Parts: sequence; C-alpha cells; structure tokens
Amino acid sequence: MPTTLTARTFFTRNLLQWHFEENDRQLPWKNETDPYKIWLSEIILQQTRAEQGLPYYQRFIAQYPDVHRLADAPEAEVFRLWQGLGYYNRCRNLIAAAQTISRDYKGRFPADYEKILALKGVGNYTAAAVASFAFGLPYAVLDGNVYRVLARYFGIDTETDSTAGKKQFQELVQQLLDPEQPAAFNQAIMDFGASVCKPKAAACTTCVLAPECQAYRRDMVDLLPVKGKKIKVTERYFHYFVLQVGDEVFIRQRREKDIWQDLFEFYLVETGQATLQPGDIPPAGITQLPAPVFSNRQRLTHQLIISDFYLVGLEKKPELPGEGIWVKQALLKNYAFPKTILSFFNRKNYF
DNA sequence: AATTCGGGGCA
DNA sequence: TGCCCAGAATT
Repeated sequence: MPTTLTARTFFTRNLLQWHFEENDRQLPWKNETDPYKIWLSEIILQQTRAEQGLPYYQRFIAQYPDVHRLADAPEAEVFRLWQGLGYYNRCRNLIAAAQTISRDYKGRFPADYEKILALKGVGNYTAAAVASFAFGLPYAVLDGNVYRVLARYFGIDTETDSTAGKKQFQELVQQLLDPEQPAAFNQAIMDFGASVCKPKAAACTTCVLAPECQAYRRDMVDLLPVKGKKIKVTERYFHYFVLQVGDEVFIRQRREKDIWQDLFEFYLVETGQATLQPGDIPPAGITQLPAPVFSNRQRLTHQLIISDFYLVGLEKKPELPGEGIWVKQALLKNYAFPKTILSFFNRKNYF
C-alpha cells in the first residue's frame, strides 16, 4: 500500500488538528518532561489500561520520587508495590533499568534512542515514547492504537503480529510522523486510537479522518486490523495448602520459570485434574485429605488457573522440601502475592 | 516465528 | 466468552 504525499499530509495535519482542539482526558504523565516519570509510566502502561495503571503510577511516584530512590529500594518492597498489576517481569526489569540509570548514568537519563532501547524492559515502543516525550526526538511510537488507526485509515490487512506487519507499520508511522513535533504526533495518534478509532464501536460518524479512511469507505472498520495468532489456553489445577503453626503461615517464593515469578504463594501441589487424589498429599505431616475451604478461578491470557485452598493447622513446623519461610499473619502484607492468593486473603472468615 | 509472560474492562 | 489493552523477552 503506497502512501501518497497527499495522504500523509491529510492524515498528519488533521490528526494534529484534532488533538489540538480535543479536550482529552488529562493524565499525570501527559505533558510531563521528567524522563524518569515518563519511563516509569510507560513501563506501567505496557499492555495495561490507563485507568488500571494510574493508581500504581501515583504510588510509585510518591514512594520513589526519583530514579535513585527506586534503584536503592529493597526488591521485595518494589514487588509489593507492583502487586496486582501483572506481567511481573516488568517489575524485575524496572528495578534493573533503574539501577543502570542510577549507577551507569549517575541518575541522568540517557537522551539517546539506542541507549534508552538498551535498558531492560524497554522495547521499540517504550524507547520511542521516552525519546519523543522526554527529549523531543523524532521516533514514532507503534502500539496497539497505532496499528488499529493505520490499518483502518490505509486499509492494510497485513497481520499486525507478523514480522512483515511490524516492519510495514513501523515504517509507515515513521513516515507519517511530523519531525517538528514528534511528541504531539505520538500523543495524538494514541489518544485518537483510544477515544475515536476504538477497537469496538469506532466513532466514524464524527471522525475527522473518515473522509480519507479506506476502511470506512469500504465498510471494513470492524475487520481491521488483522491479527494472525490464535491463543491456546491451558487449564492448570493448583492445590494450596495453607499450613499454619500458631500465628505463622508457610509461604514460598516462586522461582521457577513460570507464571508469577518472584511472587509468593502457599505450599502448592499442582495436579493434572480438579480433584486431589490420594498420593498427591504433600509431605507435610498431613495424614488425611482435608476438604477445600475456598476455591478460585483466574483467567490469564494463556492459562486458566483453578485453585483449591486447604486449611491445615499443625502443632509444629514440619520439614518441607525446597525453600520457604514461616511468616506471622500480620506481616503477610510485606510480601507480594498473585491475585489468586489475594482472593483467598480477601474471602470472608479468613483464618 | 512462535510463545509466554496478568489482570481487568467491555460488548 | 472473546477481544483488547500506551509490549517485551525468550525460545
């Protein structure tokens, strides 16, 4: 799909005009110039809606006003602040990048696209966002909004999750970028995708780009963009033994390469079926199978986690395989848990 | 090139 | 329910 200069001009000019006139929702990271805050907001917002990320952003800024504070914070404290936000490798990479900036760059965020891109957890999108918003560098962002807006406006049916698609859209948006005002362009195209050219129920009747929009012209708005990959959801059965001795509970940190890495959980027995079978009993001094006191289903992108929780009161701490710690209930708030575990805490009549 | 990393909002 | 969200890293 070759783009004419006329088309590029119309698109970019009208998009920027729309953005200038539109009173869109103000968010704390908009019109922000501190690269630390912009970077932090972008990491939090990866695959995350603004409404969901906003309270986390506010708590992070309050707790860690600058990159040194974040770099020097205890890892467990940062994870506790990230608890519930998901994609926890973002948190791990956030800490690593903060330490790189704090130590290698002495707290001075690099004003260089390649150096920004080299930071842990920073890919093409985030590097372009920070480079443009913080330093006014001419790098166009390519996120879910941009794919959608461009696929529809130019009538592109290339699969957006293919290598060819990424390349095609990346080159296109970079051509469309107004190098005189990269920050405004990037903000505009993402805001436009979020509020006008929405995934469902796009506001085509009032859209300022509709006159030149290929998808609108061909009545293909709901067919674009095209994604190729299908996701397969695996069912997993977790049996959590809430082992208690006095006012202490046994928890362990998930270290394996799996979901919820670095978060804490109870003693886990994972099986291939919903009901616990004789022989699945953990070596925890349990002589007979207890009945679950609570159940939970959590849907992740690729997995459905079905959990049963068993309350087990013990006289003395048993010998358990692997690593783990006994924690007083009052101190559980210092550890980061996945939502499945939090759902157990939040249930009525806990302990 | 394909998978896998959370969790929530929406029709 | 299925799709999507200010994506990135790993295999």
